[in-house]
Amino acid sequence: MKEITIQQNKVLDCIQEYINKTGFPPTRADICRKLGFKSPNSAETHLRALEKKGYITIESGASRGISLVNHGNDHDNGFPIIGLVAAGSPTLASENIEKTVNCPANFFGSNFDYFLRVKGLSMKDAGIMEDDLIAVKKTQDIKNGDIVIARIEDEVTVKFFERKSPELIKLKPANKDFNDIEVDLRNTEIFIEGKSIGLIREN
Amino acid sequence: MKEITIQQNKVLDCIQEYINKTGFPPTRADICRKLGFKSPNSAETHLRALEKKGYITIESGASRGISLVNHGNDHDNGFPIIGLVAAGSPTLASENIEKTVNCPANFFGSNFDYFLRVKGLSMKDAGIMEDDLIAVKKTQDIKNGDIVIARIEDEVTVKFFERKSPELIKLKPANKDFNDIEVDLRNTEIFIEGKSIGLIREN
DNA sequence: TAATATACTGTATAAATATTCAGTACTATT
DNA sequence: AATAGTACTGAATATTTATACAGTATATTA
Repeated sequence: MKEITIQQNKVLDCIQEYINKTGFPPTRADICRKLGFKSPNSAETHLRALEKKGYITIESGASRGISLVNHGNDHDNGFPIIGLVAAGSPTLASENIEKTVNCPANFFGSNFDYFLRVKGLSMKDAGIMEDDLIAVKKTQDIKNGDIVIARIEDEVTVKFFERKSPELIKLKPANKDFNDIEVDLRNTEIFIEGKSIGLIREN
Repeated sequence: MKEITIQQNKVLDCIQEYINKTGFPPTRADICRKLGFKSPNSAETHLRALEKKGYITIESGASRGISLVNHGNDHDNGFPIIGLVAAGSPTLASENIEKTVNCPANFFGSNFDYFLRVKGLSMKDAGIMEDDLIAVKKTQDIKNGDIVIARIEDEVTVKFFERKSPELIKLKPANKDFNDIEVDLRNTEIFIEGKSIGLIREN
């Protein structure tokens, strides 16, 4: 994330405060009033700087068209949502964080670490649909039948887990249009990111 | 709380949706565009009605000066979970409340009223499984294709909604093992409790 | 029967607002 | 020495926006 100056930070705080108090963003003039500027252009230039650095977005032409960009901040403020992409690993790097969800840590009975946005329908018969959010608990404590988030050579998938033998793992989809994945640990690397302990769907 | 008309409710939802999407409230013209009104005064009068009834506040003179009034939710202790039983209505009577879930009121983008514990698999192809929790918004503003919670003669079900004609409503399951339910309003009573706007699953 | 609330269209306009242009001044980087 | 970013004032302007006014129509209430 790009550096922000003291003045720019004051403007950012001012916007946040204004929204908290009124329910809608300030105008340039409002910011001037709050921070003591005498020209609306003072606010304008700071806003443009904040936009360029990715802290806000400004809708052109619209009055009060400022909106704060959600930077996946703290764990206290909510849990990060991570997009499930075909290639690449789901990490907690801020680039991959869509936004955050505010909910209690023990929302699903057991603690969890992040949400994963599901792509594809390979688990549809288990009631996991496209764009659902899976609550993922980072753990290696997996039992047969658990729904796991597995990474096989940079490919991340959500599947049922089944250990066939010490060297053989089977990942089973819940959709007859998809095939089982058999992983022989002697010639293929697999990493279990964790398991699903819950699900959220936003209609 | 004062009664609200269907149209006024649409305007309220429209505002909520707009704020969720953009981060700032809509103008009169924005509301007209979303709801198909041709005069800004249509939006204006609805806004004034909503203000009078205490659902929003309007800052005079300010553009986009609409803010949603925090509807003194008694949901401070969380949202109730109501069991979906074959016979009997899902009411907010405390006898029927399993427990409560703590989560933000706008967790699913739009406000909702309670959770419903699903029984049966009649909506399994829509990703709704047994024991899932459906977030229910009490509303009569139903569109074809919405997932509704309907009560037909003391029987409560969750189904897709489809209006075939002014007198004929079809409730469609998402499971080929179940049959469509056709309701002729001339000889059968039906009450729409509300619609599903989200889902939670605890594994 | 009159009054009131709802639910709109259509037009007009004053006020609110974003946004550009022209300056001044300081600082850090190339 | 030149360029770019920061941090402002001050003024001008085109556009956005709220809001009032004039209608039409229906339903509900007193």
